[in-house]
Amino acid sequence: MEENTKRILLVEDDPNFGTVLKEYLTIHNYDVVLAKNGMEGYEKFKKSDFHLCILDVMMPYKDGFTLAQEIREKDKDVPIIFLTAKALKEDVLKGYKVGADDYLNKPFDSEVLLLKIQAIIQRKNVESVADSKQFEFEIGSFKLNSKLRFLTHNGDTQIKLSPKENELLRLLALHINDLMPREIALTKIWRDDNYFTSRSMDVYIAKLRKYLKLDPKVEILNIHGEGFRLVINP
Amino acid sequence: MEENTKRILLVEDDPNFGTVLKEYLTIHNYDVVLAKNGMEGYEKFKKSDFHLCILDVMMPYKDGFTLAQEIREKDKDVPIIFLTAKALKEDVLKGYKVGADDYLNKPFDSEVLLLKIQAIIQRKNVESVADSKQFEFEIGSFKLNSKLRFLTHNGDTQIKLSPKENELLRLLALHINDLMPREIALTKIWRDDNYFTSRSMDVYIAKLRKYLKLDPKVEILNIHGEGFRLVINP
DNA sequence: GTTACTTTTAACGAATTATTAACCAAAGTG
DNA sequence: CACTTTGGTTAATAATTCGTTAAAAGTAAC
Repeated sequence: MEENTKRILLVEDDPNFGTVLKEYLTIHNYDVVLAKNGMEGYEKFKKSDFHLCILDVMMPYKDGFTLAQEIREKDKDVPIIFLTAKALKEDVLKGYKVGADDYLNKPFDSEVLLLKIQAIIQRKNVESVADSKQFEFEIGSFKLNSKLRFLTHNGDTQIKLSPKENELLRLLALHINDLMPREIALTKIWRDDNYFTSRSMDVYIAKLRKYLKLDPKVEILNIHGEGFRLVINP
Repeated sequence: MEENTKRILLVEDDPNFGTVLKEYLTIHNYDVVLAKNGMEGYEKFKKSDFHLCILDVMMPYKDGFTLAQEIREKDKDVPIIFLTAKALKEDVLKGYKVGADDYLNKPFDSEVLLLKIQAIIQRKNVESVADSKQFEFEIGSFKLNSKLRFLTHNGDTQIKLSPKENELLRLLALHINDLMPREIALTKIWRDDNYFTSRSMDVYIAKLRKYLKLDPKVEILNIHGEGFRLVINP
């Protein structure tokens, strides 16, 4: 899958409608994960990192609003679109209260959904450009340029970083001296939290440690069962 | 009037439909100028500066396509949306040929129009950031004239560039020392991002590297999976 | 038509990257 | 301590991306 493909979590209990909609969005170049109910939706949300959630409101066991609230607890920025059969005003209000970005009444014009998705993702994109503009980090006597993916030591040695090395070091640098939970690194970078991705991450930690050896003050510490800490010693 | 309000030229011969649509767009915070026919539309276009034109296709004396062509001569970038009652394929083709950005069949959902307006203006916004009219560049000991398509080294050797070589080098020069994402070069120059255009681009990178060998300080570096960087070493 | 030029496609090798296995060390647990 | 889980590290493998040259296909001028 391409790097820049936007990832959408679609939670819809009607299997026919769900798969059709998933296919439609896939054709239009989105990476769609389909969940058949609120439970499954939440599990899938926790294990990965999405740019947008499309939630059916009427679902058995756990309705869309409840799911939206749970999602909001984990991520207070991810855009949410609700799908609903009826156009009840109180529902719309309830939706906006849990932070809906938009609302669509079924049956809806698929083109409208597509345009709304575009608009929402674009909007978030513009916003995030402003705050995630930070791509230069000081790490002891190192400098990380995470846009051009290299690490310089004292201005002379230049170490090229692979995408994963780069993202991981950037994440550690963002939380410098603080704990970077394994779980978060995995969902953000690997988009899946399982045994293998976890071991893969350990391999990358080893690689980063090798690079960072040039400055003995800089260390990546492990916190058993929790995650890692990038620390700068005095 | 607000600073950031987008200006729309609306050309529509049906006075009822025209005023209703104008009001609708005005409510949604656009600054709308309404023209009742192609003649008037062209006059109003010349006299002001618009972010978007919405043209009815079927108009007496001067139809939307003819008007679009005249507008294109004056401004080759302004987005154009056509409104049409019939969905004739040849019309759509004709429209895209004169550079239509989108197409809407009457009667249409006003929300769709609004979303399309948003999307188009946003897109142009993003594109225009990088797209200056600059055509002369210093690249180490080279000079690129991208209007006349040649590259000179120290003023003596003159290398003629093919259109693609020229556009690619210009794009790299616009982002000098910075990343030029592959994806962007492909959509801007090749207008399509697929395996073959991507390989074609690699061929052109090789050609440019051969030209640029005359100055060892000038390099085109690859950032694996991301794109290229034109760098000038000290 | 021919010619000169431009662009795409093929082909093959090289480099880069991510994953997985393997084996051992360290930390936590009863 | 015996045992389980978690982490550290290296190396092998697989997959993708890139560099380069050359041939083929396409275009435009003559």
